[in-house]
Amino acid sequence: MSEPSGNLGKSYDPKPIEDKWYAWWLENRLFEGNADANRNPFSIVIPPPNVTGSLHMGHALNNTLQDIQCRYKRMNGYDVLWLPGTDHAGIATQNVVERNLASQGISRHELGREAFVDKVWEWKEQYGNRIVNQLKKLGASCDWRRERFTMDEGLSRAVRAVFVRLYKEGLIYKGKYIINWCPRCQTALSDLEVDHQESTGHLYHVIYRFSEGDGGVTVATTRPETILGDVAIAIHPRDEKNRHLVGRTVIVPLVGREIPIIEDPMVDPEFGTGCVKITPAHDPNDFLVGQRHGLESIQVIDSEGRMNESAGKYRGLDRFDARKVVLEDLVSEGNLLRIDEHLHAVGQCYRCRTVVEPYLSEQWFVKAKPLAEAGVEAVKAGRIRFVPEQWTGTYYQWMDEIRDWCISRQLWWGHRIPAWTCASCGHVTVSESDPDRCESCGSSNISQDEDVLDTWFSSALWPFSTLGWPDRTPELAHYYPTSLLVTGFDIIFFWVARMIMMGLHFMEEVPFRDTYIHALVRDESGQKMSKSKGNVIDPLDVIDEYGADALRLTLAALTVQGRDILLSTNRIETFRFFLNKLWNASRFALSSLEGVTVNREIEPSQLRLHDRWILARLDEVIGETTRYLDGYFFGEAAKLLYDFVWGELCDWYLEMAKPALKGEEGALRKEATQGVLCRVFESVLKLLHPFIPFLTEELWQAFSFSGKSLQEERWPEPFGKEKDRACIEEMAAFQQAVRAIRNLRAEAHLNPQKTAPLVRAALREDMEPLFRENSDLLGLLCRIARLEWSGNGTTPSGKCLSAVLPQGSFYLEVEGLIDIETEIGRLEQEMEKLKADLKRSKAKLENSQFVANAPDEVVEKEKARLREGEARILRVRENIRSLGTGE
RNA sequence: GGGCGGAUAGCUCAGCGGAAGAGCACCUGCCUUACAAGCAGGGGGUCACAGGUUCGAACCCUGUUUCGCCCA
Repeated sequence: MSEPSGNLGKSYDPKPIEDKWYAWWLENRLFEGNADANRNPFSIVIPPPNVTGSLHMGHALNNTLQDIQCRYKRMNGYDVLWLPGTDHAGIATQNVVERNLASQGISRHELGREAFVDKVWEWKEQYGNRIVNQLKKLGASCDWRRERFTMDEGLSRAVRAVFVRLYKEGLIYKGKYIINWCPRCQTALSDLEVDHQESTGHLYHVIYRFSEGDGGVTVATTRPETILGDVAIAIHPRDEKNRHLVGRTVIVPLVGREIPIIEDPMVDPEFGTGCVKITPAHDPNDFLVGQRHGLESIQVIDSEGRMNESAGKYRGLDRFDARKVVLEDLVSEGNLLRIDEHLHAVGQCYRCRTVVEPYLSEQWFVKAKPLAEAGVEAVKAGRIRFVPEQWTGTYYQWMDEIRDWCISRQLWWGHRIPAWTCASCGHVTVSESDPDRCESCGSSNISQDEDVLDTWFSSALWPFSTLGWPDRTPELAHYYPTSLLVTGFDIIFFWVARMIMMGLHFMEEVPFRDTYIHALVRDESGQKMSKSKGNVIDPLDVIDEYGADALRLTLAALTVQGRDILLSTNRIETFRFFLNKLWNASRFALSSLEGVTVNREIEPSQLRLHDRWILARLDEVIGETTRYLDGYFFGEAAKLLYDFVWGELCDWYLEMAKPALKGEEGALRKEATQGVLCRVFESVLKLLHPFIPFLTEELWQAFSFSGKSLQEERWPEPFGKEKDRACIEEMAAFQQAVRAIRNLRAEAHLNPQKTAPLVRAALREDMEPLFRENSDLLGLLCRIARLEWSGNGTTPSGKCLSAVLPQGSFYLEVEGLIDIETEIGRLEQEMEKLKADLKRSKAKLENSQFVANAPDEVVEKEKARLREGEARILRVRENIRSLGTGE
């Protein structure tokens, strides 16, 4: 035990605190997980931010919540590993470096693949640490020794191992299919990487004339430029009004090609005329129809979104320009019948917003269905739990309708696909190590696939690849499955579902137990934050201005399960003020402990009501905070602590403890109060530490509660042997009286500093001891010079303001004249309210159904309410009478 | 078209079967030696609407309106 040594400055300033303690924690290696087989593991893998990224509010929230759980678990004795790292973010990073080069007038193609990839690595070395340093600013307690990168050597090995095994199992295949293609990024995208934006377009009605006979069929399309690639017209098999058309042929406008009318169940007979043009090379549904009917695929748009040689005279035109020209030509041919406005969803590249082109090309796919089934099973069996639960449904829905995952990307930055095609025999060799000859014919004339893998492919392995897989490391054995995943709902499909599938397949065990899905951080009007809207609140600016603790506490306090967070600087200020309050309360406590040894031993006989009360409340708060954190109720935990510290500890306890701390109640009382103070602050700092680690560490050290870091201390446990309910109720009665008397003072326009000479109390008999014992504190808190006691039911003579409470009546003597009319008015108003309440209670109790059916304690409560009400009405009536008669 | 979530004080949200709560904003009075980044007091709500269940509904059920989001 040592003396409090801290000299705290006049007001809280986060700046000198935060960097200091973070460096000290690192120095003392407090964040390191040691794969200690003797301790229970608690592990989290960080959702790896893009290596190009900069910390935004989403990251700040995500990592604050993870840090709270990690620090909480460390204090509960777990061997905690929070494993950090970054993601190579294929398209994003390649785009960034390409833009960089472009500003120097260089294109990546001029540079060549190898040199370009070198450039990206250079860029990563130079700037890739930015977000990591920003996480440190936030206070993230990651084990930085173990930081990983999705492209580092070990993870690349894992990627290859997974690819090869899935290929050998037939779960990875290559084929020519329609995929989503970004003409700007020049790569395939998975279905998830396409954003569908509703927009008003046009529906063009075009007539395709019969090759024999008069007339034709009318077809509605949103993409007339694809007419050039049409190979059939389709109707629904049960579409009676169009059935007669089947078997006839029509001529494709502008092209002159003769195509058949076929039937296929894909067609919606209710849409347009019920006749649909089929362009297998440029529409995913049409592609399937084409396959079913053995139709040719005529590609008319190239990889850059321009019309190709099969488009005849339109060749070379951009797809949108081609649309205009095609329409003009349709008009001049007389084949464009009508144009309707049409609301439809247009797919855009999630990276660059370019309209995605359904594009027929050879790509690699993961057969998702078998993997997804196991993933659904694991959640159904409760081996993985989503918090809040509602996300389970979202997960199932997607998994149930999962489609094969296109994993090849036509990029240079990423894991190159480990497949080599033989120029001699065409065999594809898929191998973990680079082969030098074809495994089928032995030819050395083999070349590696040009494509790289979707970044999410490597992210899907993150929970085990980062722990050393495919090697069997102690870390993998100890920390897998990880305990908790914290992430946003926007990547449930991209990442969470895929990690589950891969984890189950390769580790034969779920990758994590609990999945906490947090909200989106929006601006104060509920808008998504975006640079273009200019409504972004930069967490780094916030940290600079208010400190990381204020940011963390704000985000945690606003986190309520299942609801988005609306953030504003105003909100952050609220919590910043709280930190200042805590700072000052600690400063006061420290000044009251000066020169004393920190002593947690408390002599029970020396405790007064408020001491017992604050200890009892603390016990409850410890229990509740623990339950909240165990259930991931971050906001509830933060708000509880906020209210306890400010509303109970500061507003009541510290005020009531002042006389004792000044020595006015004698040496023993002073010592006991100091003991209570120590105990309360010690626990409060511990409880708050996961939320505001910097400030609590600073205060912990100032109190000299121990020589260690607060992070190494044990989480508090309730120390009361049994709950002291009685003192909590007594305190409530006392507080109610204090508030009522203060209210009378305000009513009388008494200056708050001015001491009122006299309050008379006429109390219910059982309440007298409580108020007599604490009359000094009643006087202190209400600023009254003298208290006089009279029997219950007596009304003092003379003009005074009265407060009638269940525990008795209080009369404030007011110097000079009071406004009798106003006071009578106030009392009459109160009387009305009391009467109305009484009526309601009476009605309830007269209802035999209520008395028969309601639980006993509810009925008892109602009876007590009735009794109290009646007594209070009598008192108020008496008070009105005495004012009126001037007795 | 399918699914999920929300509608409670001026604003942001707790509460989810026993008489409506917080923070911010607002009004009044105070520089009270921990804190004016503060203290004390106050006003303000047919808990979206309509039915139902119940002795009792903001809370449970059904429907309606409305605002978000996801999937197709």
